[in-house]
Amino acid sequence: MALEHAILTSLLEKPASGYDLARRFDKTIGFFWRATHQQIYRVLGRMDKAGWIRARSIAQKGRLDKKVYTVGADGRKELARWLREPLPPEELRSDLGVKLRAAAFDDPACVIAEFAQQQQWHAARLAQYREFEKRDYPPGAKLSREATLRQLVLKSGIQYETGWLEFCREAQRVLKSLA
Amino acid sequence: MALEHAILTSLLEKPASGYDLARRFDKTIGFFWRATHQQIYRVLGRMDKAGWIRARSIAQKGRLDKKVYTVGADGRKELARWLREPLPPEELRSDLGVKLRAAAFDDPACVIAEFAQQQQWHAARLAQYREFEKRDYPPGAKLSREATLRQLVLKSGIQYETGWLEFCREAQRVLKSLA
DNA sequence: TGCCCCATGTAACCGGTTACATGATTGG
DNA sequence: CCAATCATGTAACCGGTTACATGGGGCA
Repeated sequence: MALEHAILTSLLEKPASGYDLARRFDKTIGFFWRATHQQIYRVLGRMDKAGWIRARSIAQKGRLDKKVYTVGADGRKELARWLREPLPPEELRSDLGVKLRAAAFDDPACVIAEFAQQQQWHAARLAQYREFEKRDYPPGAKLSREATLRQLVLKSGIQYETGWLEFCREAQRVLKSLA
Repeated sequence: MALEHAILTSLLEKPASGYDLARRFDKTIGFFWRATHQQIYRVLGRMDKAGWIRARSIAQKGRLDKKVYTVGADGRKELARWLREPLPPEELRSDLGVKLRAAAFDDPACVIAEFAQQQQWHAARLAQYREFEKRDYPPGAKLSREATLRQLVLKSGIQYETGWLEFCREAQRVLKSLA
């Protein structure tokens, strides 16, 4: 399971509260690993109990206390262990593939709209990624190790979205030719 | 949830028993949607109770009876409904992305082997897909509607694997440059 | 007054994974 | 004789999703 390790990584990048993490999972990290705040609080509690992370309560005027978590030695050890443990291959799982095969027993045209919608989503996400790339990794700049790796992950996102985009176009072309 | 609909589609392609379906999910359909036999039996039971499918017990000498399922009118209706219902976007979820960001706080070289392994897996799968394409969809042949759509799905698989393959190479290049 | 943001959780449910269980036939 | 294949399931667990719950501060 990678959520633990995604959180550990995020906390290494910068200590944070559950709430902070939830917002991060709606942004940067969330582009390749999603998590709700409920999930995050649960896992934080588990990791705290296991001694992987430590919480410092930070009093705030008016607001509830903020529990800011930091990664401890055991957490780093666990992350190192996980990094060296091989993962199973990342396999495709696609509702759209099922829909295409199902469409053969119905009117194929009825899924065209779906692919148009998906295309829009992926195009929007891709545009966003390209923005990030332009903003954070300008050509010619010398990047830190951390930044280089973050850029690499962003590239995988760009590739993913580009692939989907192309496929959505191809699918619509084929579906229209069948109508 | 698409498992129900994947099974309905598979049963429309050809009526089958739970065991048959499990084998199909290890092959063709399984390349874009995985399911274990336990899952399949559970869902078959549920769909039978809901009246989407009907079972005919087929006696076999020596063996346990085979329950062959066929899609009924309600099943077709459900599939049609689902086909027209828009899906949420297919979002990236990648353990490898987490590993890359985590690697910044460890020795980046320690994940190189992982990407080499993933590359091998994806290369093998891609080769298999290309075999299928050559075997089932020879250039110039006139394809049925069903075959055309199956080919389209296969193409998405090819694109997926190609994308991963490229990314694995790129990742290894970058990781080596950081060492 | 009402809504969004900050900040933290609990609880129920559900799908997917893993382990366990049974029992006959076929082939090396 | 043993292993693989055919054929069907049950049960426990676990991660992810959705709904519910609380409560103050800032702003229109």
